[in-house]
Amino acid sequence: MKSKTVKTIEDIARLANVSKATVSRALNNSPLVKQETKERIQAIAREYRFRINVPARNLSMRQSHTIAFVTHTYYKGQFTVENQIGLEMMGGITDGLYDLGYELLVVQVDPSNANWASQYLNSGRVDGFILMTSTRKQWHIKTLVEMGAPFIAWGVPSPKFNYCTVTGDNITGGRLATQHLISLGRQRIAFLGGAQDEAEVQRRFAGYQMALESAGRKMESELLAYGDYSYASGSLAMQQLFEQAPDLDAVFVNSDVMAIAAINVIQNQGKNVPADVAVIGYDDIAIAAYNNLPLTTIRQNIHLAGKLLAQNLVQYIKSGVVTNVTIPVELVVRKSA
Amino acid sequence: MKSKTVKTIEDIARLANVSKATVSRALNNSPLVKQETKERIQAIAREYRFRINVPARNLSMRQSHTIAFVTHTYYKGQFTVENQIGLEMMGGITDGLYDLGYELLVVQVDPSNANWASQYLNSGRVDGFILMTSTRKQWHIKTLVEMGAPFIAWGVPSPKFNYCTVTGDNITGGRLATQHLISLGRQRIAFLGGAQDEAEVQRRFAGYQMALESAGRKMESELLAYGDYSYASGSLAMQQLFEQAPDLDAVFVNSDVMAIAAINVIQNQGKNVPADVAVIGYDDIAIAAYNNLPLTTIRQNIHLAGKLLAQNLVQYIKSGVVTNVTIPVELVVRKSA
DNA sequence: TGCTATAATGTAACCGGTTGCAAAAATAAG
DNA sequence: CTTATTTTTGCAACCGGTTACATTATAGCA
Repeated sequence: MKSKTVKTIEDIARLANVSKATVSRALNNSPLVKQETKERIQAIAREYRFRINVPARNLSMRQSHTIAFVTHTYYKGQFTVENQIGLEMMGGITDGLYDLGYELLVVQVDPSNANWASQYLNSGRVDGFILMTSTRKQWHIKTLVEMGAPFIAWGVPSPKFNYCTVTGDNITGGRLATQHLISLGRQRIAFLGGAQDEAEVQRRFAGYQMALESAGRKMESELLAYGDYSYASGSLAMQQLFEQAPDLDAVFVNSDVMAIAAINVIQNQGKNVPADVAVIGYDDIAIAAYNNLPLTTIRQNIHLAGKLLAQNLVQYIKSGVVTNVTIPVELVVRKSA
Repeated sequence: MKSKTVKTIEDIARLANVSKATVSRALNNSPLVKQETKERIQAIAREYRFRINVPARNLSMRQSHTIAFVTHTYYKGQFTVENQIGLEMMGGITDGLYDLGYELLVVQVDPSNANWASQYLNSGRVDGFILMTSTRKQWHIKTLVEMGAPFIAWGVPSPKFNYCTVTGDNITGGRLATQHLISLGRQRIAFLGGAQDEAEVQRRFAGYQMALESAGRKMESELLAYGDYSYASGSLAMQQLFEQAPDLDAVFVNSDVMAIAAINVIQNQGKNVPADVAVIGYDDIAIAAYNNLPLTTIRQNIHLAGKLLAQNLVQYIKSGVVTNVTIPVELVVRKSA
């Protein structure tokens, strides 16, 4: 065990009989230093368990090597997709960042404060931002774009701005779900969407329509209803659907949370799921599998999504290349359809 | 709009006709500088939207003002308490830290790597750690204590070491749940615990026993079974309980996840919840309220817990005072009991 | 008015890295 | 064995703050 007085590269320099600069270069694997010296220095650093001082490096390089994960406050017991898959997404992001030598800072943003971005960016605290569904509002995007802040968002990009995104393949998701219901022999397949003005919802609807058409059917407007992803809105929309089309025999719901709500409404009408009405959800949150009636649903690879968010943001920071990537979805068949 | 050349305190110093040192002091509200000057400098800083350079301050003060939230990898669709309330807890922590001028870094730890703590601490990257249930293993605690790393853990403290903790009031939790079942007139109340060797579980059990005794009853060993908080283990333990005591009419389950599993087992036995068997869970995860059969459960104020974790860790870092705080629990009555 | 105590400000070193440029060492060419 | 090149290494400035200590301004008091 060596004495623990080795704290800085200067200490290492002394031990190796070289200059600070050479140590710095050696540890960063610079081609400027001779292979032999490099190895000797690295060995010493390892032996003495040297840890580079991160704030010093950050100051010197004028980079924080840190990314902000932007969230709003989460309230007690919120039952939302984001709350359910948030940690998993963060895991993916952390993984991706770690491989690139970056780290993740959690930032809680007050929606009414327009200055949060500059606060973190201009202080050299972070190099970029990651926005989730709840924070990638038009308004935030606009201010970030205008101030030239590097960021990436989860979700379909707004056509008004050019910025990095990672998105699920919503069209295929809608198509797979609908095709599955068709293959089950269902005749009156309803679409229970999220907010009608959202690009995600429109794409899932496009997939729904596409599947219907290739089966030689037509979309019927009484089979359409929309909610806002909340449990309550799911119940409401399902009731509305029953009023519009009492004879429906299947529903493609845009989120697992709303799907669970819909199932309750259906059962309360004295009908059976899936015998009378087949239900298919979206997201594959953890509870889907463990629900009283295990949910058939569309799954997105959240961990992968997180990793891609990390990689593409760092790439953007380094090279300025804007990427919009789409990740695949898959159908998970359980009991509800 | 002023020119945006104001990036450093030196720029401000020039504008205010004072020295760097005075600006630094003024911005930190030091009593060393005259009120008048202070206000003048602060006004200028505000006007030019000055943001202090955080890495520079961190380097200079040899403090990162950031705390690590230690997690393991979360796997796809994990249905665990931690996954369900993790984001909410983080929200509380972030809130608490923000008020104290600290920030939260997410750190994903490889359980097989013993050096993660030194990696983050000795690099000046973070000032302390927050451990959640899944990471506050005996082994981690030991290494952290031995290296003198500042940290705080969620959960009952191990008697072997002296360190900061925030814990739910497990005894009261067990007591409230059991009392409620007694008040419902239940005669044969089972206890479905988490891991038997966990302090949390033992305390909940103590509360269970206490309630039983003050109702003049005795604990019976055939009414006891243990799982590991997972859904699968909950099913198993419930089956075991039925074998041991087919006439049981209530179960106090140590987590909502296992409670949902238990309910499924009970219903599959052709029995009704709560008519035949009343079930009460623990944690009040979001899904509890939206479950097909809304769950009666014991709730802990997770946001508060997070805030306390933040506050007490920072207090420890600054003063070395070890605190072990207990937060209250409450009974939430819904449909399952 | 002169002297001292106190308040306010300034000077400069320091935190621990990175990097442009100069210098030295090693190698190649003549 | 020079001289010209190419590799390696060192020097020193710089990143943008904080703070111990020195210095100057202001006030208090005999």
